[in-house]
Amino acid sequence: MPLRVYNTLSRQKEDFQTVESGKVSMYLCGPTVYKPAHIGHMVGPVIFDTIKRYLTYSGYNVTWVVNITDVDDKLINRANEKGITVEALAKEMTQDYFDNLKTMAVDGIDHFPYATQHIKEMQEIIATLIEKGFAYPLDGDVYFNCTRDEDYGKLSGRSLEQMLAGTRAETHGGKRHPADFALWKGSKPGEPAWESPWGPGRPGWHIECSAMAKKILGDSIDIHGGGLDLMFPHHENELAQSESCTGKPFARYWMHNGLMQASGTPGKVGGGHDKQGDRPADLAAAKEAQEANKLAGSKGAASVKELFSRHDPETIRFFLLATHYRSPIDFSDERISETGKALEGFYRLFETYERVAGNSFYSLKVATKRSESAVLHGEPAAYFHELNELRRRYLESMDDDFNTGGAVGVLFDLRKTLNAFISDHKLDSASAEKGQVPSLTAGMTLLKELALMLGVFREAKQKAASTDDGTLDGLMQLVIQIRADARKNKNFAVADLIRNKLNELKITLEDRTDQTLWRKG
RNA sequence: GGCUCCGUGGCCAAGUGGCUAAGGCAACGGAUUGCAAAUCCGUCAUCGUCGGUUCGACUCCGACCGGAGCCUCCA
Repeated sequence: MPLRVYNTLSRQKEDFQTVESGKVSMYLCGPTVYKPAHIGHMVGPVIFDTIKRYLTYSGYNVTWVVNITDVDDKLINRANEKGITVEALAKEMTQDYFDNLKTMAVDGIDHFPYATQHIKEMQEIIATLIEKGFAYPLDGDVYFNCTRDEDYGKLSGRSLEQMLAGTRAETHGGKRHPADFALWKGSKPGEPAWESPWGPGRPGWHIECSAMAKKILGDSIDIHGGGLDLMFPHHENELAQSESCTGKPFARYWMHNGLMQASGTPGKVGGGHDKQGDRPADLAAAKEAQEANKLAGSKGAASVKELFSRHDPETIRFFLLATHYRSPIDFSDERISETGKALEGFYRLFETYERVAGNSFYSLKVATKRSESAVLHGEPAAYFHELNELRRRYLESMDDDFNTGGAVGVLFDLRKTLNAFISDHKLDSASAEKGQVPSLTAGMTLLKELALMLGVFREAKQKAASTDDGTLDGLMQLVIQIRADARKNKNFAVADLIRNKLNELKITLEDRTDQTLWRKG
Protein backbone atom coordinates (compact mmCIF):
# COMPACT_ATOMS: atom_id res chain seq x y z
CA MET A 1 0.00 0.00 0.00
CA PRO A 2 1.46 3.35 -1.01
CA LEU A 3 2.07 6.22 1.32
CA ARG A 4 -0.77 8.68 1.34
CA VAL A 5 -0.56 12.28 2.48
CA TYR A 6 -3.31 14.78 3.19
CA ASN A 7 -2.77 17.86 1.08
CA THR A 8 -4.33 21.11 2.22
CA LEU A 9 -4.38 22.26 -1.40
CA SER A 10 -6.77 19.53 -2.49
CA ARG A 11 -8.32 18.90 0.93
CA GLN A 12 -7.83 15.20 0.52
CA LYS A 13 -5.32 12.42 0.87
CA GLU A 14 -3.14 11.88 -2.17
CA ASP A 15 -0.63 9.23 -3.14
CA PHE A 16 2.81 10.47 -2.23
CA GLN A 17 4.86 11.37 -5.31
CA THR A 18 8.06 13.31 -4.94
CA VAL A 19 9.48 15.80 -7.41
CA GLU A 20 12.65 13.81 -7.65
CA SER A 21 12.49 10.06 -7.22
CA GLY A 22 13.74 8.83 -3.87
CA LYS A 23 14.25 12.31 -2.48
CA VAL A 24 12.07 14.46 -0.29
CA SER A 25 12.52 18.16 0.34
CA MET A 26 10.68 19.43 3.36
CA TYR A 27 10.25 22.97 4.63
CA LEU A 28 8.72 23.81 7.97
CA CYS A 29 7.98 27.35 9.05
CA GLY A 30 10.08 27.94 12.11
CA PRO A 31 9.81 30.36 14.96
CA THR A 32 10.05 34.10 15.16
CA VAL A 33 12.62 34.21 17.91
CA TYR A 34 11.28 36.91 20.19
CA LYS A 35 10.21 34.98 23.29
CA PRO A 36 10.82 31.58 24.88
CA ALA A 37 9.10 28.71 23.11
CA HIS A 38 5.94 27.28 24.61
CA ILE A 39 4.64 23.77 24.08
CA GLY A 40 2.71 24.79 20.98
CA HIS A 41 5.95 25.61 19.22
CA MET A 42 7.07 22.03 19.64
CA VAL A 43 4.12 20.44 17.90
CA GLY A 44 5.33 21.07 14.36
CA PRO A 45 8.95 20.07 14.98
CA VAL A 46 7.96 16.84 16.74
CA ILE A 47 5.49 15.87 14.04
CA PHE A 48 7.76 16.67 11.14
CA ASP A 49 10.67 15.02 12.87
CA THR A 50 8.54 11.90 13.05
CA ILE A 51 7.52 12.31 9.42
CA LYS A 52 11.14 12.56 8.42
CA ARG A 53 12.01 9.47 10.44
CA TYR A 54 9.25 7.55 8.74
CA LEU A 55 10.14 8.76 5.26
CA THR A 56 13.78 7.88 5.90
CA TYR A 57 12.74 4.47 7.17
CA SER A 58 10.69 4.09 4.01
CA GLY A 59 13.78 4.63 1.91
CA TYR A 60 13.65 8.32 1.05
CA ASN A 61 16.55 10.68 1.29
CA VAL A 62 15.04 13.60 3.16
CA THR A 63 16.30 17.16 3.43
CA TRP A 64 14.51 19.18 6.05
CA VAL A 65 14.73 22.94 6.47
CA VAL A 66 13.40 25.00 9.36
CA ASN A 67 13.86 28.73 9.17
CA ILE A 68 14.68 31.09 11.99
CA THR A 69 12.96 34.45 11.63
CA ASP A 70 15.23 36.90 13.36
CA VAL A 71 13.85 40.17 12.08
CA ASP A 72 10.29 41.22 12.66
CA ASP A 73 8.15 43.86 14.35
CA LYS A 74 7.67 41.64 17.37
CA LEU A 75 11.39 41.29 17.78
CA ILE A 76 11.92 44.99 17.50
CA ASN A 77 9.26 45.74 20.10
CA ARG A 78 10.45 43.12 22.54
CA ALA A 79 14.06 44.14 22.21
CA ASN A 80 13.09 47.73 22.91
CA GLU A 81 11.15 46.64 25.97
CA LYS A 82 14.07 44.71 27.30
CA GLY A 83 16.53 47.38 26.34
CA ILE A 84 18.70 45.05 24.29
CA THR A 85 19.50 44.79 20.63
CA VAL A 86 17.44 42.78 18.22
CA GLU A 87 20.48 40.60 17.52
CA ALA A 88 21.01 39.82 21.20
CA LEU A 89 17.36 38.94 21.70
CA ALA A 90 17.29 36.79 18.58
CA LYS A 91 20.43 34.98 19.61
CA GLU A 92 19.12 34.20 23.07
CA MET A 93 15.75 32.98 21.86
CA THR A 94 17.25 30.94 19.05
CA GLN A 95 19.36 29.13 21.60
CA ASP A 96 16.27 28.51 23.68
CA TYR A 97 14.59 27.01 20.64
CA PHE A 98 17.56 24.77 19.87
CA ASP A 99 17.73 23.57 23.47
CA ASN A 100 14.08 22.64 23.38
CA LEU A 101 14.39 20.76 20.12
CA LYS A 102 17.25 18.75 21.52
CA THR A 103 15.33 17.90 24.66
CA MET A 104 12.36 16.83 22.58
CA ALA A 105 14.60 14.52 20.55
CA VAL A 106 14.04 16.51 17.36
CA ASP A 107 17.32 15.98 15.59
CA GLY A 108 16.42 15.59 11.93
CA ILE A 109 16.60 19.22 10.85
CA ASP A 110 19.30 19.67 8.21
CA HIS A 111 19.32 23.44 7.75
CA PHE A 112 18.39 26.38 9.94
CA PRO A 113 18.56 29.39 7.62
CA TYR A 114 18.31 32.83 9.21
CA ALA A 115 16.16 35.51 7.65
CA THR A 116 18.75 38.20 8.18
CA GLN A 117 21.29 36.23 6.17
CA HIS A 118 19.05 35.99 3.12
CA ILE A 119 18.12 39.60 2.50
CA LYS A 120 19.77 39.51 -0.89
CA GLU A 121 17.79 36.47 -2.00
CA MET A 122 14.58 38.13 -0.85
CA GLN A 123 15.38 41.28 -2.78
CA GLU A 124 16.00 39.21 -5.89
CA ILE A 125 12.56 37.68 -5.65
CA ILE A 126 10.98 41.08 -5.05
CA ALA A 127 12.80 42.52 -8.05
CA THR A 128 11.60 39.66 -10.23
CA LEU A 129 8.04 40.14 -9.03
CA ILE A 130 8.13 43.85 -9.86
CA GLU A 131 9.61 43.06 -13.23
CA LYS A 132 6.82 40.60 -13.98
CA GLY A 133 4.17 43.00 -12.79
CA PHE A 134 3.24 41.02 -9.70
CA ALA A 135 4.43 43.73 -7.35
CA TYR A 136 4.61 47.49 -7.15
CA PRO A 137 6.66 49.91 -5.06
CA LEU A 138 4.84 52.48 -2.99
CA ASP A 139 6.45 55.13 -0.82
CA GLY A 140 9.42 53.02 0.13
CA ASP A 141 7.34 49.86 0.55
CA VAL A 142 6.77 47.17 -2.03
CA TYR A 143 3.43 45.37 -2.24
CA PHE A 144 2.38 42.15 -3.83
CA ASN A 145 -0.35 42.65 -6.36
CA CYS A 146 -2.96 40.05 -5.42
CA THR A 147 -5.30 40.87 -8.28
CA ARG A 148 -2.61 39.97 -10.78
CA ASP A 149 -2.33 36.49 -9.30
CA GLU A 150 -5.07 34.46 -10.96
CA ASP A 151 -5.31 31.71 -8.38
CA TYR A 152 -4.69 33.79 -5.29
CA GLY A 153 -6.54 32.19 -2.37
CA LYS A 154 -6.35 28.61 -3.57
CA LEU A 155 -4.68 27.31 -0.44
CA SER A 156 -7.03 28.73 2.16
CA GLY A 157 -10.11 28.65 -0.04
CA ARG A 158 -10.78 32.35 -0.10
CA SER A 159 -11.51 34.69 -2.91
CA LEU A 160 -10.47 38.30 -3.07
CA GLU A 161 -14.13 39.33 -3.13
CA GLN A 162 -14.81 37.49 0.09
CA MET A 163 -11.87 39.08 1.72
CA LEU A 164 -12.98 42.47 0.61
CA ALA A 165 -16.38 41.89 2.19
CA GLY A 166 -14.84 40.84 5.45
CA THR A 167 -12.39 43.69 5.64
CA ARG A 168 -13.34 46.80 7.38
CA ALA A 169 -9.90 47.78 8.48
CA GLU A 170 -8.55 50.87 6.83
CA THR A 171 -6.13 50.10 4.08
CA HIS A 172 -2.84 51.70 3.39
CA GLY A 173 -3.37 54.75 1.27
CA GLY A 174 -2.11 53.65 -2.10
CA LYS A 175 -2.58 49.90 -1.97
CA ARG A 176 -4.40 48.73 -5.04
CA HIS A 177 -6.29 46.06 -3.18
CA PRO A 178 -6.78 45.64 0.56
CA ALA A 179 -5.38 42.12 0.34
CA ASP A 180 -2.11 43.31 -1.15
CA PHE A 181 0.61 42.62 1.35
CA ALA A 182 4.07 44.03 1.96
CA LEU A 183 7.06 42.35 0.41
CA TRP A 184 9.34 45.11 1.59
CA LYS A 185 8.75 47.63 4.34
CA GLY A 186 10.45 50.96 4.37
CA SER A 187 12.09 51.54 7.73
CA LYS A 188 11.47 54.23 10.28
CA PRO A 189 14.46 55.79 11.99
CA GLY A 190 16.02 53.53 14.60
CA GLU A 191 14.69 50.33 13.11
CA PRO A 192 16.89 47.63 11.62
CA ALA A 193 17.26 48.36 7.94
CA TRP A 194 18.93 47.08 4.82
CA GLU A 195 19.70 48.96 1.66
CA SER A 196 17.50 48.18 -1.30
CA PRO A 197 16.53 49.56 -4.69
CA TRP A 198 13.34 50.80 -3.01
CA GLY A 199 15.06 52.52 -0.16
CA PRO A 200 16.22 51.33 3.23
CA GLY A 201 13.91 48.85 4.91
CA ARG A 202 13.30 45.30 5.95
CA PRO A 203 11.56 42.32 4.42
CA GLY A 204 7.85 41.64 4.79
CA TRP A 205 6.72 38.70 6.84
CA HIS A 206 6.29 36.10 4.12
CA ILE A 207 9.13 36.70 1.76
CA GLU A 208 11.80 35.07 3.90
CA CYS A 209 10.30 31.62 3.56
CA SER A 210 9.98 31.95 -0.18
CA ALA A 211 13.60 33.02 -0.45
CA MET A 212 15.13 30.42 1.82
CA ALA A 213 13.06 27.53 0.55
CA LYS A 214 14.01 28.46 -3.00
CA LYS A 215 17.66 28.83 -2.19
CA ILE A 216 18.13 25.62 -0.24
CA LEU A 217 15.49 23.30 -1.66
CA GLY A 218 14.81 24.69 -5.12
CA ASP A 219 11.83 26.18 -6.93
CA SER A 220 9.54 23.23 -6.25
CA ILE A 221 9.61 21.46 -2.93
CA ASP A 222 7.81 18.31 -1.86
CA ILE A 223 6.39 19.12 1.55
CA HIS A 224 5.67 22.46 3.08
CA GLY A 225 4.51 22.35 6.66
CA GLY A 226 3.41 24.59 9.43
CA GLY A 227 0.72 25.25 11.97
CA LEU A 228 -2.86 25.58 10.82
CA ASP A 229 -2.79 29.19 11.93
CA LEU A 230 -0.22 29.93 9.26
CA MET A 231 -2.37 28.74 6.39
CA PHE A 232 -3.71 32.24 6.00
CA PRO A 233 -2.27 34.67 5.38
CA HIS A 234 1.30 33.45 5.69
CA HIS A 235 1.28 30.36 3.49
CA GLU A 236 -1.19 31.78 1.05
CA ASN A 237 1.04 34.76 0.47
CA GLU A 238 4.21 32.74 0.44
CA LEU A 239 2.73 30.48 -2.19
CA ALA A 240 1.49 33.40 -4.24
CA GLN A 241 4.80 35.21 -4.36
CA SER A 242 6.87 32.07 -4.96
CA GLU A 243 4.77 30.79 -7.81
CA SER A 244 4.44 34.21 -9.37
CA CYS A 245 8.20 34.53 -9.22
CA THR A 246 9.21 31.15 -10.65
CA GLY A 247 6.12 30.20 -12.62
CA LYS A 248 6.38 26.73 -11.12
CA PRO A 249 4.38 24.94 -8.44
CA PHE A 250 5.91 25.91 -5.11
CA ALA A 251 5.05 22.89 -2.96
CA ARG A 252 3.47 19.57 -3.88
CA TYR A 253 2.02 18.91 -0.45
CA TRP A 254 0.95 21.46 2.09
CA MET A 255 0.69 19.89 5.49
CA HIS A 256 -0.83 21.74 8.42
CA ASN A 257 -0.71 20.57 11.97
CA GLY A 258 -3.49 21.23 14.45
CA LEU A 259 -2.94 23.70 17.23
CA MET A 260 -2.42 23.12 20.88
CA GLN A 261 -5.27 24.15 23.10
CA ALA A 262 -5.49 24.53 26.81
CA SER A 263 -8.23 22.35 28.20
CA GLY A 264 -10.80 23.49 30.69
CA THR A 265 -12.26 25.99 28.29
CA PRO A 266 -15.89 26.66 29.12
CA GLY A 267 -18.39 24.99 26.85
CA LYS A 268 -16.36 21.87 26.72
CA VAL A 269 -17.86 20.76 29.96
CA GLY A 270 -21.60 20.20 30.12
CA GLY A 271 -22.12 18.26 26.94
CA GLY A 272 -23.92 20.97 25.02
CA HIS A 273 -27.21 20.90 26.87
CA ASP A 274 -26.05 23.13 29.60
CA LYS A 275 -28.39 26.08 29.84
CA GLN A 276 -26.15 28.09 32.06
CA GLY A 277 -24.05 29.23 29.17
CA ASP A 278 -26.98 31.00 27.57
CA ARG A 279 -26.87 34.01 29.79
CA PRO A 280 -24.98 36.87 28.18
CA ALA A 281 -22.90 37.48 31.27
CA ASP A 282 -21.73 33.88 31.24
CA LEU A 283 -21.00 34.03 27.56
CA ALA A 284 -18.84 37.05 28.04
CA ALA A 285 -17.07 35.41 30.94
CA ALA A 286 -16.59 32.28 28.90
CA LYS A 287 -15.14 34.24 26.05
CA GLU A 288 -12.78 35.96 28.39
CA ALA A 289 -11.73 32.69 29.95
CA GLN A 290 -11.12 31.26 26.52
CA GLU A 291 -8.89 34.14 25.63
CA ALA A 292 -6.99 33.62 28.84
CA ASN A 293 -6.67 29.92 28.18
CA LYS A 294 -5.76 30.22 24.58
CA LEU A 295 -2.22 29.05 24.23
CA ALA A 296 -1.26 30.73 21.05
CA GLY A 297 0.13 34.12 21.70
CA SER A 298 -0.85 33.93 25.29
CA LYS A 299 1.60 35.46 27.66
CA GLY A 300 0.44 32.99 30.29
CA ALA A 301 1.42 29.89 28.33
CA ALA A 302 4.10 28.03 30.17
CA SER A 303 7.44 27.83 28.46
CA VAL A 304 8.63 24.46 27.31
CA LYS A 305 11.47 24.60 29.75
CA GLU A 306 9.05 25.11 32.59
CA LEU A 307 7.05 22.15 31.34
CA PHE A 308 10.14 19.95 31.30
CA SER A 309 10.52 20.55 35.01
CA ARG A 310 7.22 18.82 35.61
CA HIS A 311 7.12 16.19 32.87
CA ASP A 312 9.53 13.88 31.16
CA PRO A 313 10.18 15.16 27.62
CA GLU A 314 9.68 11.66 26.27
CA THR A 315 6.21 11.64 27.80
CA ILE A 316 5.46 14.98 26.17
CA ARG A 317 6.64 13.74 22.81
CA PHE A 318 4.58 10.60 23.12
CA PHE A 319 1.60 12.68 24.17
CA LEU A 320 1.90 14.86 21.09
CA LEU A 321 2.08 11.85 18.81
CA ALA A 322 -0.84 10.02 20.38
CA THR A 323 -3.22 12.43 18.66
CA HIS A 324 -3.48 12.80 14.92
CA TYR A 325 -1.33 15.69 13.73
CA ARG A 326 -4.20 17.47 12.02
CA SER A 327 -6.37 17.49 15.14
CA PRO A 328 -6.18 20.13 17.79
CA ILE A 329 -4.48 18.78 20.86
CA ASP A 330 -6.19 19.20 24.16
CA PHE A 331 -3.41 20.11 26.48
CA SER A 332 -3.32 19.82 30.24
CA ASP A 333 -1.10 18.52 33.00
CA GLU A 334 -3.64 15.77 33.67
CA ARG A 335 -3.45 14.56 30.08
CA ILE A 336 0.31 14.39 30.16
CA SER A 337 0.35 12.66 33.50
CA GLU A 338 -2.06 10.11 32.08
CA THR A 339 0.33 9.51 29.21
CA GLY A 340 3.13 9.15 31.74
CA LYS A 341 1.22 6.36 33.44
CA ALA A 342 0.67 4.66 30.14
CA LEU A 343 4.41 4.78 29.42
CA GLU A 344 5.26 3.24 32.79
CA GLY A 345 4.14 -0.08 31.42
CA PHE A 346 6.77 0.10 28.69
CA TYR A 347 9.53 0.97 31.11
CA ARG A 348 8.48 -2.00 33.29
CA LEU A 349 8.65 -4.23 30.27
CA PHE A 350 12.15 -2.99 29.45
CA GLU A 351 13.28 -3.73 33.01
CA THR A 352 11.71 -7.14 32.89
CA TYR A 353 13.43 -7.85 29.60
CA GLU A 354 16.77 -6.90 31.06
CA ARG A 355 16.24 -9.30 33.98
CA VAL A 356 15.12 -12.06 31.65
CA ALA A 357 17.60 -11.70 28.81
CA GLY A 358 20.51 -10.17 30.63
CA ASN A 359 20.92 -7.33 28.15
CA SER A 360 19.30 -3.98 27.71
CA PHE A 361 16.37 -3.24 25.45
CA TYR A 362 18.13 -0.04 24.54
CA SER A 363 21.14 -1.87 23.15
CA LEU A 364 19.15 -4.04 20.75
CA LYS A 365 20.18 -3.68 17.12
CA VAL A 366 17.30 -2.88 14.83
CA ALA A 367 16.59 -2.38 11.16
CA THR A 368 16.57 1.30 10.25
CA LYS A 369 15.08 0.79 6.80
CA ARG A 370 11.82 -0.77 5.86
CA SER A 371 13.60 -2.81 3.22
CA GLU A 372 15.88 -4.28 5.85
CA SER A 373 13.08 -5.17 8.20
CA ALA A 374 12.57 -8.84 7.56
CA VAL A 375 9.41 -10.77 8.21
CA LEU A 376 9.94 -12.62 11.46
CA HIS A 377 10.05 -16.39 11.62
CA GLY A 378 10.32 -18.71 14.57
CA GLU A 379 8.53 -20.60 17.27
CA PRO A 380 5.93 -20.44 18.55
CA ALA A 381 4.35 -19.78 15.18
CA ALA A 382 1.25 -18.09 16.55
CA TYR A 383 3.36 -15.59 18.45
CA PHE A 384 5.47 -14.76 15.41
CA HIS A 385 2.42 -14.48 13.28
CA GLU A 386 1.08 -11.94 15.70
CA LEU A 387 4.32 -9.95 15.64
CA ASN A 388 4.19 -9.74 11.88
CA GLU A 389 0.57 -8.74 11.99
CA LEU A 390 1.30 -5.94 14.44
CA ARG A 391 4.17 -4.74 12.30
CA ARG A 392 1.88 -4.69 9.27
CA ARG A 393 -0.77 -2.72 11.13
CA TYR A 394 1.79 -0.24 12.35
CA LEU A 395 3.16 0.48 8.89
CA GLU A 396 -0.35 0.65 7.49
CA SER A 397 -1.21 3.36 9.99
CA MET A 398 1.90 5.35 9.24
CA ASP A 399 1.33 4.99 5.50
CA ASP A 400 -2.08 6.51 5.98
CA ASP A 401 -1.11 10.15 6.32
CA PHE A 402 1.31 9.48 9.17
CA ASN A 403 -1.35 8.27 11.53
CA THR A 404 0.80 8.23 14.63
CA GLY A 405 -2.23 7.79 16.86
CA GLY A 406 -3.01 4.46 15.25
CA ALA A 407 0.67 3.50 15.36
CA VAL A 408 0.81 4.28 19.07
CA GLY A 409 -2.13 1.96 19.57
CA VAL A 410 -0.20 -0.83 17.87
CA LEU A 411 2.72 -0.21 20.21
CA PHE A 412 0.43 -0.85 23.15
CA ASP A 413 -0.86 -4.01 21.52
CA LEU A 414 2.69 -5.16 20.98
CA ARG A 415 3.45 -4.50 24.62
CA LYS A 416 0.54 -6.68 25.61
CA THR A 417 1.68 -9.45 23.30
CA LEU A 418 5.17 -9.37 24.77
CA ASN A 419 3.95 -9.31 28.36
CA ALA A 420 1.64 -12.21 27.61
CA PHE A 421 4.54 -14.13 26.09
CA ILE A 422 6.62 -13.52 29.19
CA SER A 423 3.74 -14.60 31.34
CA ASP A 424 2.93 -17.70 29.28
CA HIS A 425 6.50 -18.95 29.46
CA LYS A 426 7.12 -17.79 33.01
CA LEU A 427 10.17 -15.99 31.72
CA ASP A 428 10.33 -13.59 34.65
CA SER A 429 10.50 -16.30 37.28
CA ALA A 430 12.73 -19.03 38.62
CA SER A 431 10.99 -21.63 36.47
CA ALA A 432 11.59 -19.75 33.20
CA GLU A 433 11.57 -21.60 29.90
CA LYS A 434 14.93 -20.19 28.95
CA GLY A 435 14.70 -21.56 25.44
CA GLN A 436 12.03 -18.96 24.67
CA VAL A 437 14.23 -15.95 25.40
CA PRO A 438 15.41 -15.51 21.79
CA SER A 439 11.80 -15.34 20.66
CA LEU A 440 11.16 -12.66 23.23
CA THR A 441 14.19 -10.79 21.98
CA ALA A 442 12.79 -10.89 18.45
CA GLY A 443 9.60 -9.24 19.69
CA MET A 444 11.46 -6.66 21.75
CA THR A 445 13.59 -5.83 18.73
CA LEU A 446 10.47 -5.22 16.71
CA LEU A 447 9.13 -2.95 19.44
CA LYS A 448 12.29 -0.92 19.35
CA GLU A 449 12.32 -0.71 15.58
CA LEU A 450 8.79 0.66 15.54
CA ALA A 451 9.28 3.00 18.51
CA LEU A 452 12.32 4.58 16.95
CA MET A 453 10.22 5.91 14.10
CA LEU A 454 8.27 7.91 16.63
CA GLY A 455 11.50 9.03 18.24
CA VAL A 456 10.76 7.40 21.59
CA PHE A 457 12.49 4.77 23.72
CA ARG A 458 15.81 5.69 22.22
CA GLU A 459 17.88 5.58 25.36
CA ALA A 460 17.58 4.60 28.98
CA LYS A 461 16.27 7.11 31.43
CA GLN A 462 18.85 8.82 33.55
CA LYS A 463 18.33 7.43 37.01
CA ALA A 464 18.71 10.67 38.92
CA ALA A 465 22.32 9.69 39.30
CA SER A 466 23.44 13.19 40.07
CA THR A 467 22.01 13.14 43.55
CA ASP A 468 22.53 9.46 44.26
CA ASP A 469 25.91 7.80 44.41
CA GLY A 470 24.48 4.40 45.23
CA THR A 471 23.76 5.12 48.85
CA LEU A 472 20.05 4.93 48.29
CA ASP A 473 20.21 1.56 46.62
CA GLY A 474 22.46 0.21 49.36
CA LEU A 475 20.01 1.45 51.93
CA MET A 476 17.09 -0.06 50.09
CA GLN A 477 18.81 -3.42 49.89
CA LEU A 478 19.25 -3.29 53.64
CA VAL A 479 15.61 -2.45 54.23
CA ILE A 480 14.52 -5.14 51.82
CA GLN A 481 16.72 -7.67 53.63
CA ILE A 482 15.26 -6.79 56.99
CA ARG A 483 11.76 -6.98 55.58
CA ALA A 484 12.50 -10.33 53.93
CA ASP A 485 13.46 -11.74 57.32
CA ALA A 486 10.26 -10.42 58.82
CA ARG A 487 8.25 -12.04 56.05
CA LYS A 488 10.07 -15.31 56.49
CA ASN A 489 9.02 -15.25 60.14
CA LYS A 490 5.49 -14.41 59.08
CA ASN A 491 5.78 -11.09 60.79
CA PHE A 492 3.58 -9.42 58.19
CA ALA A 493 2.71 -6.51 60.41
CA VAL A 494 6.30 -5.30 60.24
CA ALA A 495 6.66 -6.15 56.55
CA ASP A 496 3.51 -4.22 55.68
CA LEU A 497 4.48 -1.29 57.85
CA ILE A 498 7.77 -0.99 55.99
CA ARG A 499 6.05 -1.20 52.63
CA ASN A 500 3.38 1.33 53.57
CA LYS A 501 5.87 3.79 54.95
CA LEU A 502 7.97 3.47 51.82
CA ASN A 503 4.85 4.06 49.76
CA GLU A 504 4.40 7.34 51.56
CA LEU A 505 7.91 8.19 50.44
CA LYS A 506 6.88 7.37 46.87
CA ILE A 507 8.82 4.14 46.82
CA THR A 508 7.06 1.03 45.58
CA LEU A 509 8.08 -2.49 46.50
CA GLU A 510 7.39 -5.51 44.33
CA ASP A 511 7.60 -8.90 45.97
CA ARG A 512 8.45 -11.52 43.39
CA THR A 513 8.91 -15.20 43.99
CA ASP A 514 12.66 -14.98 44.20
CA GLN A 515 13.37 -11.36 45.08
CA THR A 516 11.94 -7.99 46.01
CA LEU A 517 12.31 -5.04 43.63
CA TRP A 518 11.94 -1.40 44.44
CA ARG A 519 11.40 1.70 42.40
CA LYS A 520 10.56 5.32 42.85
CA GLY A 521 7.08 6.40 42.01
C1' G B 1 -20.85 37.93 8.27
C1' G B 2 -17.04 34.86 5.17
C1' C B 3 -13.58 30.55 5.09
C1' U B 4 -11.81 25.92 7.28
C1' C B 5 -12.47 21.90 10.73
C1' C B 6 -14.52 18.87 14.60
C1' G B 7 -18.66 16.13 17.73
C1' U B 8 -16.80 7.99 18.74
C1' G B 9 -17.68 4.31 25.94
C1' G B 10 -16.70 7.97 32.70
C1' C B 11 -12.18 10.77 30.53
C1' C B 12 -8.60 10.83 26.23
C1' A B 13 -8.33 8.92 21.34
C1' A B 14 -7.71 5.75 16.28
C1' G B 15 -10.82 4.01 12.53
C1' U B 16 -14.41 2.13 8.75
C1' G B 17 -20.12 2.12 3.27
C1' G B 18 -21.54 -4.23 5.11
C1' C B 19 -17.42 -9.16 8.55
C1' U B 20 -15.60 -8.55 16.49
C1' A B 21 -15.86 0.17 16.05
C1' A B 22 -8.08 0.01 17.80
C1' G B 23 -5.55 1.60 21.95
C1' G B 24 -4.63 4.47 26.65
C1' C B 25 -6.40 6.24 31.56
C1' A B 26 -10.17 5.07 35.19
C1' A B 27 -13.60 1.17 36.98
C1' C B 28 -15.20 -3.84 37.87
C1' G B 29 -14.62 -9.51 38.01
C1' G B 30 -10.98 -13.56 37.92
C1' A B 31 -5.71 -15.72 38.01
C1' U B 32 -1.25 -14.75 40.79
C1' U B 33 0.27 -12.86 45.92
C1' G B 34 0.59 -13.91 53.17
C1' C B 35 -1.73 -9.14 51.70
C1' A B 36 -0.10 -5.79 48.01
C1' A B 37 2.62 -4.24 43.57
C1' A B 38 3.60 -5.77 38.64
C1' U B 39 1.72 -9.00 34.94
C1' C B 40 -1.99 -12.12 32.59
C1' C B 41 -7.35 -13.39 31.40
C1' G B 42 -12.12 -11.15 31.13
C1' U B 43 -16.26 -7.14 31.44
C1' C B 44 -17.60 -2.05 30.03
C1' A B 45 -19.88 2.16 23.09
C1' U B 46 -24.65 1.18 18.25
C1' C B 47 -20.35 6.44 16.91
C1' G B 48 -24.28 14.89 18.59
C1' U B 49 -29.85 15.26 16.73
C1' C B 50 -33.29 14.77 12.67
C1' G B 51 -33.97 13.67 7.69
C1' G B 52 -32.07 11.77 2.79
C1' U B 53 -29.03 8.56 -0.70
C1' U B 54 -28.10 3.15 -0.62
C1' C B 55 -29.68 -3.74 -0.73
C1' G B 56 -26.90 -1.79 3.63
C1' A B 57 -24.21 4.30 7.02
C1' C B 58 -21.21 5.49 12.58
C1' U B 59 -18.74 6.11 7.73
C1' C B 60 -21.81 9.78 1.78
C1' C B 61 -25.46 14.25 1.31
C1' G B 62 -28.69 18.07 3.75
C1' A B 63 -30.60 20.65 7.92
C1' C B 64 -30.17 21.59 12.92
C1' C B 65 -27.64 21.66 17.77
C1' G B 66 -22.84 22.01 20.14
C1' G B 67 -17.48 23.09 19.89
C1' A B 68 -12.65 24.92 17.72
C1' G B 69 -9.49 27.78 14.44
C1' C B 70 -8.67 31.62 10.75
C1' C B 71 -10.39 36.32 8.39
C1' U B 72 -5.97 41.11 13.33
C1' C B 73 2.51 39.59 11.02
C1' C B 74 0.52 33.59 16.84
C1' A B 75 3.71 27.26 15.48
